[in-house]
Amino acid sequence: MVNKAALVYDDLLQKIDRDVYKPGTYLPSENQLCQLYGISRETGRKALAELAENGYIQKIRGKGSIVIEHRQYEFPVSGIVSYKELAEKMNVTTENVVYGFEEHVSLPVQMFTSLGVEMTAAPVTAIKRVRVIDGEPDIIDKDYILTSIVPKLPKAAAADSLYAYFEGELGLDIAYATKEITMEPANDEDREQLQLDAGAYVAVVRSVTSLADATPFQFTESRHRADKFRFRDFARRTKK
Amino acid sequence: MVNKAALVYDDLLQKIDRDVYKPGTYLPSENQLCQLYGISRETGRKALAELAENGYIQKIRGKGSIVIEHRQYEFPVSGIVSYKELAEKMNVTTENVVYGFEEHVSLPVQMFTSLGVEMTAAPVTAIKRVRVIDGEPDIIDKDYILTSIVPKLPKAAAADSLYAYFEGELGLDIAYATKEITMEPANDEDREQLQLDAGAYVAVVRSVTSLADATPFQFTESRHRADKFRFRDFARRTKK
DNA sequence: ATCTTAAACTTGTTTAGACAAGTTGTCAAC
DNA sequence: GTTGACAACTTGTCTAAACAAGTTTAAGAT
Repeated sequence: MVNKAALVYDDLLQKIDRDVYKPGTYLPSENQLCQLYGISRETGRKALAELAENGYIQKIRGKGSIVIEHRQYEFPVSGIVSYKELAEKMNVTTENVVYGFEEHVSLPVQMFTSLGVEMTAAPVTAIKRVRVIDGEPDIIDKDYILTSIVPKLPKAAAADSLYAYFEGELGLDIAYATKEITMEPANDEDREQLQLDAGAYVAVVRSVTSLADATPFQFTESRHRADKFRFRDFARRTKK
Repeated sequence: MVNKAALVYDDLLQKIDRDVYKPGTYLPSENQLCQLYGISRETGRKALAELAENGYIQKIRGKGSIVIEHRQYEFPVSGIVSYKELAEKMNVTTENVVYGFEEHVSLPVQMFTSLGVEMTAAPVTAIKRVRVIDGEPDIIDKDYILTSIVPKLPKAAAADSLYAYFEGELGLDIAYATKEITMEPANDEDREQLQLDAGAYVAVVRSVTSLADATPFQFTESRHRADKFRFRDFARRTKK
């Protein structure tokens, strides 16, 4: 048996998504959850805390947990989600064109210094991809994956899903990422791959992804057509 | 005595900020924290979970809690932080020009429909401000505050800090916000207030802020100079 | 020297209970 | 009718204990 709190979380989330618990109404009280799922109160509270953290409910002391009007899927969403996972959630025809693949090149560290990367240039595998959505090229992804973590990256994994390969085949435990969003003028490569006019802008998302043992292993620069870029965020006010 | 977990969190965070616990090193173990602070293990774990959630540490089972190389302050940062709070953290001379103030106008709902707002046009107080940083106008903030929550908003509060007024004077309990970032062509008002050229782009952040009882009360459209815009995010990979 | 095993650490999960504190409705006193 | 006190709900905080599971080290057998 594994992780009751997570099971309760999944079940409640599913019921919220399916409108069993509608926005504006209250979830069962903590004591009711104990009986419903046969768990202790603290276990139920962990599930509720997770739901609150992710913006699905708002807890109100003395009253209960109210379901928040929640956002539909957006592209790209906050959090670490792979392109393939996103595409599956949405109803879009999507294509993935690998137009660059180089092994044993040097990580362009200066590109990620603003994200706190202070490592000497390390050997990486460099991948360039264009994401084509509904027949239109919208995103350029430039990935740099540390050779020390992934010595031999199959080209097929780049064409399919890097994350599925990292987690499924290699058993890597991806834990967290820091990302930075800026707006920059489109360069020649952007204009060519995304079919942009001169003077166009792109939204640039640079991110560093780390494993559960806190070692960074993947560096990504993602360049989006300005008119198609949309980023969603849910944040709680930290007290004091 | 109030909230031991939060006290421990604050103390650990302070020590991390001051490099008492340096990036790459381990915090005291959970059992050691029990002795250090005279708390139970679960209480200490809550403090650690919060630190992990906010990207300060990474917990590794069997080993301990390692301090993550963490980001310096950025502008604007993720989360809900008021402009004034941000400005105080950074060493910038900042100015706040109120150039629009209207009471009892109608909330432009269509502007926030993509954030899940489905209320009929409600009476609001509308404020327009320009944020001047180091002598340069960088951001336009358009705020719409529900009259039903804040019946009479002093113009002085707009010139100083809305959040300080909401929380300090009115005792409102601000809980969470959803925000959306897009890139849009600058309009006439942008060009005038931010002194932009024709063809320029702006980064637009639209947000809906809600109170602890889950009622939305503040709607903001924030328009940033493209070249000065920067957004930081820390995200954890959700399992399964 | 090498391998195996076990002990002693670490974090992860769950329980049962206690008390504090906010909300709501009821009922009695006025 | 209005008010106030109380009971019965709700969530918030904290504790002590137990067991599972991953990591490291050291002792012991080979």
